[in-house]
Amino acid sequence: MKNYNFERKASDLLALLGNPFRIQIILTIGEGEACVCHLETALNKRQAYISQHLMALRDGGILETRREGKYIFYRLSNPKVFELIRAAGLLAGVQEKDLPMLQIPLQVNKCVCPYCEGEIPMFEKKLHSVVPENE
Amino acid sequence: MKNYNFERKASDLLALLGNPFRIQIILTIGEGEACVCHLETALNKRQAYISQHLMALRDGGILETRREGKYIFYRLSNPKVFELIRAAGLLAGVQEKDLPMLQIPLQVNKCVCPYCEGEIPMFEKKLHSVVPENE
DNA sequence: TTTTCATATTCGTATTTTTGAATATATTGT
DNA sequence: ACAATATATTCAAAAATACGAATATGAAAA
Repeated sequence: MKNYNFERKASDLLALLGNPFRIQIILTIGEGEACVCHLETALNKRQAYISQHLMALRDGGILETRREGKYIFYRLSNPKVFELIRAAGLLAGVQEKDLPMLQIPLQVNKCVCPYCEGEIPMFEKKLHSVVPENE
Repeated sequence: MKNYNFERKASDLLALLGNPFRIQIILTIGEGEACVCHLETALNKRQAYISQHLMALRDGGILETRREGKYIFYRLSNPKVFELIRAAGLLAGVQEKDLPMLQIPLQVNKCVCPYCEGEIPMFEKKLHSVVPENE
């Protein structure tokens, strides 16, 4: 990995992000953090499936984790990945107004994670305060 | 395609760029243009292989073409894809100084295309004059 | 320490992507 | 019209990826 050439490094990163579900995960986490079970209810997919993608994203350096008791919270390791995704959307013809914005994870109905249960105040979820720049 | 959601549009674009050889092609074309046979000699791959990737990139809106006699010249449809690739490199841990720069295609030894033969002056190849911005 | 809950891992298969080989098409020059 | 050259397309095998099912691990609570 260390001595991969530029094309390889860049394309690995791009390929990692080149999956709609992984993008969904990233958009859901946004500038906050989320545990697996939160994503499970928010995205309505099986736990194992989510874990697999989270692992891939973490191995690729896109996500970082924090353990708190039995929960493991995932967050973006660098808010620039968000800008990269937005830039890709623009290149793909998405209108400026239809681009996603960085936001904290939304409370989800059936979710019982500490955030959705209100055990951690919402504002503490906001880890990145970067607002994607407009041209 | 028209009614794909954001994740799908963005991830399709990212996946398209998520291939080291396609990145190589894009870096080689740079801010100029190149025919298939130029890429063939420059990248030392079979013509069919190159054509396939070029088609994929054109279908994905990354490249545009211009026909001149029996030659077909490919160019970036938007220099921002170059910035996207650079941004991906940065996120992948590439040092700023090791990032590729937009440049016109280099003359290649065994290549017999109009550019390499000097039939079209080099400076005419420079289609995009955008210099990737530094922070 | 046993149970429970959150998350990780392993495994198998369906699907997609990659890539080479062969072949087709289009343009130019003779 | 024919040959030569540049590029596109089709086909198939190999490789990689996606994704579900089952199972394992690890922390907390009883």
